Amino acid sequence: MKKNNKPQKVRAVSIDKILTAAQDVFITQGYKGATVQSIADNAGLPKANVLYYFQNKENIYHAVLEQTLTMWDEGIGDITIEDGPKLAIEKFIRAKVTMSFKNPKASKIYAMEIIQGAQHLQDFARTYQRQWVREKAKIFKYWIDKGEMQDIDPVNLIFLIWSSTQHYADFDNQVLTIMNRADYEKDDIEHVTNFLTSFILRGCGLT
Amino acid sequence: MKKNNKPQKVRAVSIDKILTAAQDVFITQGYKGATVQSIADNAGLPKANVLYYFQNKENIYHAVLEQTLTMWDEGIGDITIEDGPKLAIEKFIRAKVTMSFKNPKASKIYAMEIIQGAQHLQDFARTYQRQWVREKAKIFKYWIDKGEMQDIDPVNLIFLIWSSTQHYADFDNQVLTIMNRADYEKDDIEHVTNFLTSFILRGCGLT
DNA sequence: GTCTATATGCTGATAGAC
DNA sequence: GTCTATCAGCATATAGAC
Repeated sequence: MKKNNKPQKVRAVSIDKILTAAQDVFITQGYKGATVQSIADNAGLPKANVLYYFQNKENIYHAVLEQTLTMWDEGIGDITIEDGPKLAIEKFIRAKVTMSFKNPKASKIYAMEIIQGAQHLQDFARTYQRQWVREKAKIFKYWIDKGEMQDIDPVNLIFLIWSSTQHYADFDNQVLTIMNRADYEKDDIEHVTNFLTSFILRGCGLT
Repeated sequence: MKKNNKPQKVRAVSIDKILTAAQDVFITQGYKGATVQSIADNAGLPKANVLYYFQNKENIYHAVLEQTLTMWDEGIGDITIEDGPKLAIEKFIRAKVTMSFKNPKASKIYAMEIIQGAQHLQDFARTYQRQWVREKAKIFKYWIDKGEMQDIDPVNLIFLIWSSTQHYADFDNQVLTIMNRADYEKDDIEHVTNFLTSFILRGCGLT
C-alpha cells in the first residue's frame, strides 16, 4: 500500500512539507543558522530524505525564495490606468494588506533577503522590479498630468505604500507587542485597510 | 612605546573596531553566519583578541544590539505636546529620515532582530516601546480631541511614520536598485524628507 | 524512496607562550 | 594585552543497506 502506489504524490507532498518547514526555519534562524536537520525535524522527515529531494541546503533556500516571490507577486494585485487613481490605490492597498496579514512569512523572507544585501536574488528579479516601478510611476504621472491627483513623486509614493503595508507582516511581533495582543484577529485586516486607504488617499489629494 | 602606554586607550579602540566590524558581519551574515574569525578579520585583529574582550559571540552581538538601540533612540527625536501636531510631526519625520540615511546599519540590525522574533531582545525593551507608543498616542488623541488634526488612529499613524521612514534604511539596496544608483546622495535626505512630510501632514489633515 | 552510518571540514572557545 | 596552537563539537553531504 505504501510503496510506489502514487509515485508522484509522495514526492509532491514531501517537497511541500519541506518547503513549509524550511520557510519557518530560515526566518527564525537565518540562512546559516537553519540546519538541514532542523528543517527535516520540522517537516517530520528524516534528514536524508530532505537531501534526497533537494541535494543541498542552498537548493532548499532557493526553492523557498522562489515560491515566496511568486506567491507574493501573484497576491499584490496591480495598478491599471483604467481604474483611475482612487480605485487603483484602494485596490492595491487592500491587496497588500491582505497579503501581509495572511502570509507574513513570504514578506519576511523577502525582507531579510533585501536587508542582507540580496545575495541570493537573481539579477533579473531586480531588473524586473525596476521595470515594474517605472511602469507604475508612469501611470501615476499620467494621472498627475491630467490633474486627477496631487503632484507628488510616484516612486516615493510606491515606497510608502509598500513599506506601510508590509510593516504589519515584517514587524508583526512588534506590532502585536505594542497592541499587547497574542495574534491578529480578522477585524484587524479591515481596520488597517481602512486606516491606510483613507490616509493615503488623503495624502494623494483624492478625498 | 606600544606596551601599556595608554592602558585604557588600546582597549577602547579595539572594542570600537570590533563592534563596528561586527555590525557589518551580523547584518550580512546573520547571527549564526557571523563567525568570530570574520569579525576579527574585518576589525583587523586576531580572533583571540576579539574573544579576549568579549569572551563569546553572544556577548559581541548583545553589545552591538545595545549600542545600536541606544544610538537609534537618541537620534529619533521626540513628539512633545508643546510643539503642536504640525511641528511635532515635521520634526519627527525629519529626525527619522536623517537617521535612516546616516545610519542605515542600526535600523537593519533592529529590523532583523524583530523579523526573526526578537529572540535576543530583553523584555524591558519591548515594554519600554509599548509605553512610548501609548504616551505619544495620547498626545495625538489630545490634538484630535481639540480638533487640531484629522481623527485618525494614532497607533497606526506611528506605524506608518516608522515604516515609511525606515524603509530607506532597511531596504536601501532595493531603493537604490530601483533608482538605478550606487549610493544615496546628500540631496536625497532633503527630497525624501520633503516628500514624506508634506504627504503625511496632508494625510493628517494638517495642510 | 527511506534511512543509518560516517567522512570531512569548519567554528567556538581555551590554554598557554610571549 | 597579544597571539599561536589546538581541541571538542557540530553541520553538510555522501555512501550504501534496505
